[in-house]
Amino acid sequence: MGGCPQSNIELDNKRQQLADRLAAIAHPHRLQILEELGRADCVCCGEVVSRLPIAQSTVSQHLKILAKAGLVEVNSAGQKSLYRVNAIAVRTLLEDVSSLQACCRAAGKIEDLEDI
Amino acid sequence: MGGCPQSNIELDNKRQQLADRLAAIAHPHRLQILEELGRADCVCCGEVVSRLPIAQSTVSQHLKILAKAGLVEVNSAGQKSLYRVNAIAVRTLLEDVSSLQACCRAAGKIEDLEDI
DNA sequence: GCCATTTATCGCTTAGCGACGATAAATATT
DNA sequence: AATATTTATCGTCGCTAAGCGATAAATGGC
Repeated sequence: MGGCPQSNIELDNKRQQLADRLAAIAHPHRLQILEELGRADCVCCGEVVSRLPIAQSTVSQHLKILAKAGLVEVNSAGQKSLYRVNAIAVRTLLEDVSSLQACCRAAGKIEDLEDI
Repeated sequence: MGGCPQSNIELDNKRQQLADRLAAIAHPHRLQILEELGRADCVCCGEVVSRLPIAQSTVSQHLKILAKAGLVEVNSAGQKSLYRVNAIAVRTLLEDVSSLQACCRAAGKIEDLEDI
């Protein structure tokens, strides 16, 4: 899956998408939020707020950013909003990042690292 | 290596560092630059400029950002500066990202993805 | 219906990114 | 020595991110 030959526009779009998802996790507080979400199954906004040193509005925005990137899913349950990690999206992101150096080149450099 | 128990400050620092490295690659042009560098062994700045649709000064800044993050190494050779991917740093980054959901929780969720 | 709780949104300020052109700095070339 | 080439840096502009407090919106409980 995910063969190499694509048009330049498609490649640009893929890079843009990947960059967007990377930007979503390129923030210490959002990384911490992902950790907190990963620790439990479902976490509501307030619980995250109680564990981070930032305001509730800020946490809500971070959660929105993560959700927009697809890395987190929301389910409203009564007053609360329950957030959970989208493990598939996270895995896909990891695969896309790791294929950065795998696609379109002889992947010899990486194997050389085994003996370090 | 890389055991879990750490102080909060250390964890904050680790998250900040990871966020910095992620921010370095969270840009479509920098992703493309990494691809171009990965395609060859050593690439000079001008070669990158000829392959990207942005100005030379901008490329130079992007390369500087990647170098500052440690993902790229520089060697000045005459007038030129030769850039190459730091494969070790890239691999470390991948490991750090993937340990996001592995550390400090029962890693059951991910394995469940096998059958999708 | 009224109040409390929880979350999302709005308005604002501050800081930093991304892009460019112009120019400095370093090295080749003739 | 003078010129060309290559890269790095500077200054500037526009824009978006990140944070906050205040407030709206939605739901639960009394």
